[in-house]
Amino acid sequence: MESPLEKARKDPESMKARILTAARKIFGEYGFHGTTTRMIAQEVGIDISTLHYHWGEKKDLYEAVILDINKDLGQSLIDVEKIIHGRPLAERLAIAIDIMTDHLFEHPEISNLILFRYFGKTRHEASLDFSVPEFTADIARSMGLTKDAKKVSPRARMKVLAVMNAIYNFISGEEFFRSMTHMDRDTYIVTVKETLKFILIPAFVQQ
Amino acid sequence: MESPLEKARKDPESMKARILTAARKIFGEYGFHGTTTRMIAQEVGIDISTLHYHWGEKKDLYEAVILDINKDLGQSLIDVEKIIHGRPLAERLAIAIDIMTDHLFEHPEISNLILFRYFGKTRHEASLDFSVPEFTADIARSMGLTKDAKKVSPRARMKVLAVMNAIYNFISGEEFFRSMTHMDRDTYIVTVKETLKFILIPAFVQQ
DNA sequence: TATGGCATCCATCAAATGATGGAATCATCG
DNA sequence: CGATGATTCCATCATTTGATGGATGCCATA
Repeated sequence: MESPLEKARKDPESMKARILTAARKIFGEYGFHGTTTRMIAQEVGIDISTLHYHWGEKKDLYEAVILDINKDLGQSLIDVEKIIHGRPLAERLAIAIDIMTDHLFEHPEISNLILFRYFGKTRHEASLDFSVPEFTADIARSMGLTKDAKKVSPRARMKVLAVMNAIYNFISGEEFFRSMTHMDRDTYIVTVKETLKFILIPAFVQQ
Repeated sequence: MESPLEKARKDPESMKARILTAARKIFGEYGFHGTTTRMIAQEVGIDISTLHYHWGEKKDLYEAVILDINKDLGQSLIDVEKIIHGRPLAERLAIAIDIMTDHLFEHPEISNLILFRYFGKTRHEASLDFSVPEFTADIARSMGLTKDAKKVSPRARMKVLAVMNAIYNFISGEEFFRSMTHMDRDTYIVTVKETLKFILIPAFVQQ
């Protein structure tokens, strides 16, 4: 029994998958209310009714997008964890920052949509919750911020959130921050990593 | 020659000022596209046409709001600078975090609108620019991140942005992060300050 | 009290937008 | 080929939303 989302991911050429990809992009740029179904349809090059045929209401498509990026994010975190496993903390942090930053710069919709969800209300009630709570717990464990693997303290969660947010911000704010600092894209990415390490590592490596 | 915005600020009971206040709140919660002029009018308890009578187009009102929160923010930074002037860096940072956090928790629209502006596109071109570049330069100077007061390096600007964003995020994400960590409001505010100091101070105080 | 200007509201419009019914097209398989 | 079902598009609808014209009310001043 596979979900429609899984089906769409299997064949990226399928119409359903193409719509989902376009929706990720447009919703990521303009947010829920700033996006019209026509914008998404145009991005794919199809009629609006085709879009509704595959995904139903706008809200349903949006929620599919949210599920999709959550899956993405969770997978990235698992990948990172595999790589940094066993190394000393400062090194783990530096590597994690490098990998996550690169990945998110390639998929800025992820950062954007997460931040939209954190900060902006939608006029309808936001139904399904993020998997963020689980993610933060996993990261807290990976960073050695918690003794009991079961219970992660609010304090530890907040630290993890600060780390993740710092990364998201520089990805999603690229346009704004780049024009403010007059950097080209490559320089910006390098400087983001540098700045993140400068800010984040000392806090956790202090003894 | 005073601007309409200044006039509105002088008499907070004036209809123009009341509309501006409501607009700050609603735009701050729902963003530009998520807000309807009717929502703002209802918040004030007036007819939409009265709103248009005073502020013109929705976009114009939105830009007045942006100008307004920028002025607010600039003033707060000046206030903070006065208080922390002359103290050692670690102390300056701690105090600045306390004051700015308190202020922004009282006016969450400020954080929200700044973040919206960073991360979300609007379907029309964003005309007037933030005063953020000047702010970051001032803060960089205040933090001793730059030798030449004239030229602030991109690197220094990025560090300042990281600091400001860390604060904004915890303000604007309150609802989400609180429900994730099961904290009441007061505990949350205390923990935010604690976390911010934990993350931010070591980076700048390391020798 | 009469007058003139400002402020507010009611009714309404036009465009944008989410959504759908039904015709046309395409693919699959007997 | 022909039939069946899935897919796509065109035309259109209903609602939402930004915006405005004009009538009404309010208030200061002569």
